[in-house]
Amino acid sequence: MRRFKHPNPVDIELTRVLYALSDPVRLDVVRQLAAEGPATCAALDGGRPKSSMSHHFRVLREAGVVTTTNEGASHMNELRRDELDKLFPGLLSSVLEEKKTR
Amino acid sequence: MRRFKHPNPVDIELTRVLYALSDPVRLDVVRQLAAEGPATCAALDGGRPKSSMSHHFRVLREAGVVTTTNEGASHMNELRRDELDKLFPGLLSSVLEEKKTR
DNA sequence: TCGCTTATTCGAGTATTATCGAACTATCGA
DNA sequence: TCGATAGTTCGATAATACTCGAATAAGCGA
Repeated sequence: MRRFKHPNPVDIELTRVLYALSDPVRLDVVRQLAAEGPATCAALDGGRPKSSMSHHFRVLREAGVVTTTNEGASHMNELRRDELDKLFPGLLSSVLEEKKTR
Repeated sequence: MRRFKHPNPVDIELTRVLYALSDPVRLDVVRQLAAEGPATCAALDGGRPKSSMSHHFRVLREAGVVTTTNEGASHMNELRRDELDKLFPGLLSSVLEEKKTR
């Protein structure tokens, strides 16, 4: 049983969260998690190599954006929405609600 | 008279804005601009070398976060608040209003 | 226990970034 | 026109990140 390091809410830094969200691949992942709820890594890879995705999940995890838990052989990823909303009100929703019509 | 490249609103990308804001130095600059209005580079350098600050202003400029205009020998920097608020409602305010009490 | 599936870790290659001194450009005032 | 001042650009260095294949680990079912 693997254990992952997740920062406590007090230790979540805004700049780190912003950095984690500043990558298109990761932003996509976050949006999918927000829209469709928790998901495995495989469900979110968009055809990219597992090792690349694993890297991105780690960045998201260590920034405090998602939590990863074991679900058998799979790992479930979940957006830390409530905690982030409490720490940085409005941030997530503004990032998620970007208009597609540009 | 120097001219700077500033992206048009349509060309401002969220990931790029998030990246620009993900650096502590730049986030500081943005907060000061938000709190105290337009300012010169020198007024915002916090003792750091000019060349370093110039780099950060360029990142902010090219991401579409600030505009730089000539004011004699000085350059005035201004937060593109209205445009950013229109493009990404709530983003700036959530980033600026971080609680200091952690 | 063997094999299949899922995902992480490792290592290498490439690229991007931050930082800072030094040189350069532009503006203003005397 | 000669400084003095304000920033930018250049060049070098060091650090960090992204990408991906290969190896590794962990869980599940037969």
